[in-house]
Amino acid sequence: MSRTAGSSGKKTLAAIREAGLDLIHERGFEAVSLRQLATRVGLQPGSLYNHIETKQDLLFDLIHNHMVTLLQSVDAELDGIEDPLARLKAFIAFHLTYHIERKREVFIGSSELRSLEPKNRKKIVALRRAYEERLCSILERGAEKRLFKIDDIPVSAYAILAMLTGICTWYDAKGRIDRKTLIDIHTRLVLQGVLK
Amino acid sequence: MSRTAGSSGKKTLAAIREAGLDLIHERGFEAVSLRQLATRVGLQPGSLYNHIETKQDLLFDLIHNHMVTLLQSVDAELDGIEDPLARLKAFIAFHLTYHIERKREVFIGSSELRSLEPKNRKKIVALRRAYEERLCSILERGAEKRLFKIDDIPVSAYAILAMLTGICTWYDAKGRIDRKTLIDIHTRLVLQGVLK
DNA sequence: TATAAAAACGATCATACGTTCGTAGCTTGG
DNA sequence: CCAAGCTACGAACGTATGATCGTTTTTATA
Repeated sequence: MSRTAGSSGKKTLAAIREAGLDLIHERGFEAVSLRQLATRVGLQPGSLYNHIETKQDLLFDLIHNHMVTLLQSVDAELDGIEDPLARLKAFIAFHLTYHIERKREVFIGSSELRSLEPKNRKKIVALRRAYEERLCSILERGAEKRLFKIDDIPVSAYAILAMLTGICTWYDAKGRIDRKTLIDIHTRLVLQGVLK
Repeated sequence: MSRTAGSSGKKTLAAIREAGLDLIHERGFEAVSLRQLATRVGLQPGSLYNHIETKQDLLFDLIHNHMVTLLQSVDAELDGIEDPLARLKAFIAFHLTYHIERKREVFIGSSELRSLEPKNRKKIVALRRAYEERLCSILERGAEKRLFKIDDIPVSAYAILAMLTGICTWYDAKGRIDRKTLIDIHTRLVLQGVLK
């Protein structure tokens, strides 16, 4: 055999990425073999190497792509909002919505950090820190303007992020609660914990 | 060679468990080989099978043991406390303390659920649900007595648990913040979000 | 103290892994 | 419309894996 009719590099790579997200989310990076991945995509194992450097590179690519998009999106979302309270509300709504829509990426991006080689991991951790910094600075501005009363900004930021991200481990888009209600509940929980 | 002088089943199994917690926490279940585990314990790979059934059984044993202890401990801690607010405070302090002291178990117990065979996973999920139920019932009693004002009890319970457990992903016992301060901050965050 | 059970070794099994390679045929830019 | 290069195949590589086995020595029981 040889090259398959209708095959295209872009489409195949996209399919590999998509299948990779699914499989790693389901079974974990180490548990996924390139043979499983190839089968899911409809390729022979060796053919994957026309599109990825190594298995490790695929993982980094998936996580890195997620983090960069996350940062760009949050900045776009908060752009132009000045009032700290409004910014906090916007952040909460954005974070919940974005993370609910990307459960796979979020899960992989946190639980598979340890599968990254140190050099790759450092890059991702830096991006994550940048994201956390977005929330910290909102809390800081709010505290300066005496809108918020916060004991410890970094700790509170971590706690809030943990709460909001925790959603992704159990939220079912087809479940009892619709998205807007979810956002309302969490907004209230956070604001009450933070407002003066 | 043959049986080593001074060897005892109980001690060896305990060492296997301990090394297993360490290794799985560091690298993930799938990434840990029985050869690594044996080396860490000071055994030949085959000798592990004098103490465990399979690799899968070891994982289940570790997680199951953690969950059972968790449930027993929370019940012992809350025993005798009647007032819902006091119970909630006690729950928060217990959860934080217990989870900070067992970062390995907590991490494994949540992120390696997917490595459990379905039958084993179901047992663990049932235990986890029982634990969540402890918090739900506290919130419920508090809402009944008009002490708490809560939009949605299960969602709030999940959010609170996510926030409190999130601690374990970053808390450093030797860090800037001592344990009591951490408990105070989180107690305040939760209570403000929940109190009427 | 005799004897059964426990716990270790070291060799080995079949299988699965990530990756490489030569080759063949499809796709695409000039 | 042809040539260059892309994309896939299928076989293969060396290595690592979880698990089993027979054997031997130590421990514990009665």
